[in-house]
Amino acid sequence: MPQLKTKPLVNTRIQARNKELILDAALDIFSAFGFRGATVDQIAAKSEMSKPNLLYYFRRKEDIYVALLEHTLSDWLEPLRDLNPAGDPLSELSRYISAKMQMSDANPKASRLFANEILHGAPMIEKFLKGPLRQLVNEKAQVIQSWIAQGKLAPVDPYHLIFAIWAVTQHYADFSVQVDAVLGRREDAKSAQKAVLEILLRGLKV
Amino acid sequence: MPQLKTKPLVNTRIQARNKELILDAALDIFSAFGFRGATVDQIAAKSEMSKPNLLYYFRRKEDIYVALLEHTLSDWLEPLRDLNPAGDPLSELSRYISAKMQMSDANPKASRLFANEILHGAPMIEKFLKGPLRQLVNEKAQVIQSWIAQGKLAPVDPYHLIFAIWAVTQHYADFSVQVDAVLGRREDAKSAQKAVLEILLRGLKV
DNA sequence: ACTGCTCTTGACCATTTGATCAAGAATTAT
DNA sequence: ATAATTCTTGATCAAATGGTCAAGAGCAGT
Repeated sequence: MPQLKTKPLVNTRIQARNKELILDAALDIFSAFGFRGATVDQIAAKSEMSKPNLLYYFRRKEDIYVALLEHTLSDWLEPLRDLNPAGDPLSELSRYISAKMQMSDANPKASRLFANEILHGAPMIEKFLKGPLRQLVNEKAQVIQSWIAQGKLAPVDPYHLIFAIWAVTQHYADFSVQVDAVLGRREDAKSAQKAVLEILLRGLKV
Repeated sequence: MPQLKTKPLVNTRIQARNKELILDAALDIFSAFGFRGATVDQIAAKSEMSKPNLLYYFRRKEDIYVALLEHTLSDWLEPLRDLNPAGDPLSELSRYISAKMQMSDANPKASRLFANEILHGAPMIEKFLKGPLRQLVNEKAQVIQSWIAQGKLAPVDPYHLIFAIWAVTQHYADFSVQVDAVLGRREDAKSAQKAVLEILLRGLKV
């Protein structure tokens, strides 16, 4: 009896290569047009692959999208994880802000992918937000709170400080069109980083 | 000879009423799903109107979207316009930030509509960004610069200060799902405003 | 009451798009 | 070599969707 609708049972080289090709293309397309705005045909074209072949690797459009989000979620948390309770508060926050600014510069597409997902209610990553993200933020908010208690940092709400850092740093990726339009030129990542550090850190000194 | 494909020549009460009904519904739908994700049927249903009737008032989906954006763009600039060069810098900025926070709280849908448009390259409002918005920001950046020159404000880049204010204040509208998920509750607008004012203004004192 | 314009809608159309299928090509294991 | 499995694709489908049309209902001015 012939097997119908078989799924590959092993992970071959071809699979690894093609899945990556697809995810690369999908990041381009989904970040530019959003989930609904992107089409499977576009992703297939960008992957230089026929649509049925693409759907052989990811059976539904949504599967590509979810895989892409999962593929990037952990990277997203990493810089915040690195916030070291034993380090100097201003240095640690400076490092964190710089890391986020560099992520915005190096990978704006991933930032826009998330922004779009959250903007539309985060239907696919609700669990991530309420689970791992929330837990990590709670943890790091406590670190910040202890710095404040030790008199090493100005007394600000740690949660809103973290939100402010996210908001400002990701603004340069998500709203780069607006930033560039207002400035009348492509913004230079270096000077943006410098300005952001000044604006966010100046008020945190004791 | 009968007139075909007539467009109403006058603005009747019915037109005014129905156009507003449509725009109200469209804000709900477009802000939730984006331009591509929204469907004319959805907007028609929310307007309690048949699809052909809706398309009698706005001939294309895009026309609704553009009308909606234009309808809100001027409101968007107003708080920044109010920044008074003769006023006290910290009070003026405080008032501006508070106004933006209140807009985020009172009308998150409009904020998300813009965010989505800009996130996807601002195809419909490029002219607005490079024209009126840029001009106003230039003007107000000069105001801030003069405050700094007068020693009334800490020396920060005025453009990036404005970006930071936009980023942080709009974050509470655009990313409210994430904010609420991390905090484990609906964020209270009052306390968010207080925290944001502290974080953004503390570093601006001389 | 009549006339002309505005408003409304059920039925319909063409295109787009996510997804399937069957069949053949390429690769891998024995 | 050859059998089994994986990979690839042209053709096709059904549903969704933006938009049209013709015809009738409602309304305002005379």
